Amino acid sequence: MPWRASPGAQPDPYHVWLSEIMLQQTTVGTVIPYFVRFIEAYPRVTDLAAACDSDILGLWAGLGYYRRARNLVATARLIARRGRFPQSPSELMELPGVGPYTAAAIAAIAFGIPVVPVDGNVERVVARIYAIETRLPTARPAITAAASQLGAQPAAVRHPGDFAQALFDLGATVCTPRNPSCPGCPWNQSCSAFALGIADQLPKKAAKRSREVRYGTAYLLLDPHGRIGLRRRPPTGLLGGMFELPGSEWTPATPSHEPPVPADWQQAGTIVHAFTHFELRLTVNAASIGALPDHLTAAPADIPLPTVMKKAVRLGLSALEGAVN
DNA sequence: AATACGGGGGC
DNA sequence: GCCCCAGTATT
Repeated sequence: MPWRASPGAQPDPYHVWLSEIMLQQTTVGTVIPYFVRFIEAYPRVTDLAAACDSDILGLWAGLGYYRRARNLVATARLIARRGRFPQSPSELMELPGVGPYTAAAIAAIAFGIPVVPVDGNVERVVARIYAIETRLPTARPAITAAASQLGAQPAAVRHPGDFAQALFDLGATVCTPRNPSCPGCPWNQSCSAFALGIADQLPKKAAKRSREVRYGTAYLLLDPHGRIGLRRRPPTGLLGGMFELPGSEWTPATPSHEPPVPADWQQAGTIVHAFTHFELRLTVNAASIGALPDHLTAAPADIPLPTVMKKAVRLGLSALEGAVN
């Protein structure tokens, strides 16, 4: 992992912070290329602080949870002004986008402070070691207390960053959500859930509710230079601050709508995209036009976009190509 | 305590 | 198709 310090080397707090923000609810494999591109573009936190919001949003496009990118900019500028990173968990918690987990992770990994960051991996490992059968999220306080108890071992106190990352690695490779590799686990002799034969049933989670369906229509306008017409979403809320195709609201019932301009509109089809709390079925219409209207931003078709809009643009462009042939 | 907030990968 | 992920902020 490109953010992890070599054995014996001093961790870079900027790398640790950036990676931990990116890794919130996001898998290692997804994060790596984004992290590498960010460090290439902005080698130091002062470089990030000096960059413009739009460039940073563009580099973040596709990674999801876009509020993280806005908080990232604000924090980079704060750190650059102060000239140093906060180190204690309580100070770190004051940074936008840094909660209890990330504060503990940065404090332990970047600054060697003996705290245990409790993420999904650690939650699972600890729930199994102590056979905590209470359902989440009710079990969270008990799990946090048990994690701190583990972190109080002398070896963990001597190397808080290594201990935290070892817990992550154990959760990612051995103590997995399904089919955990208990026979080869270095902690199986200390694991109550293994002794009880219930490791794969823990932690218990609350039942999920079903995902609502919403419908919308989007319009792809293509000019003779191969540019498409986009607009900027509001800075907060879903896909906050990102570019999108113009179109209708997204609602549980098919919304009424008008094309942004009169044109020879063709139906390109419908894309389906799953968000966290609803599924979007977006019907895409496409048209070629001599000049894009002033109220839209003319952008190259490969401009960074959130994934749902990439899908829509691809479908719209393919319909226009098909019409030419 | 519940909900909003993306996207990708595993099975 | 469902579950999960190096969670946080808001209500």
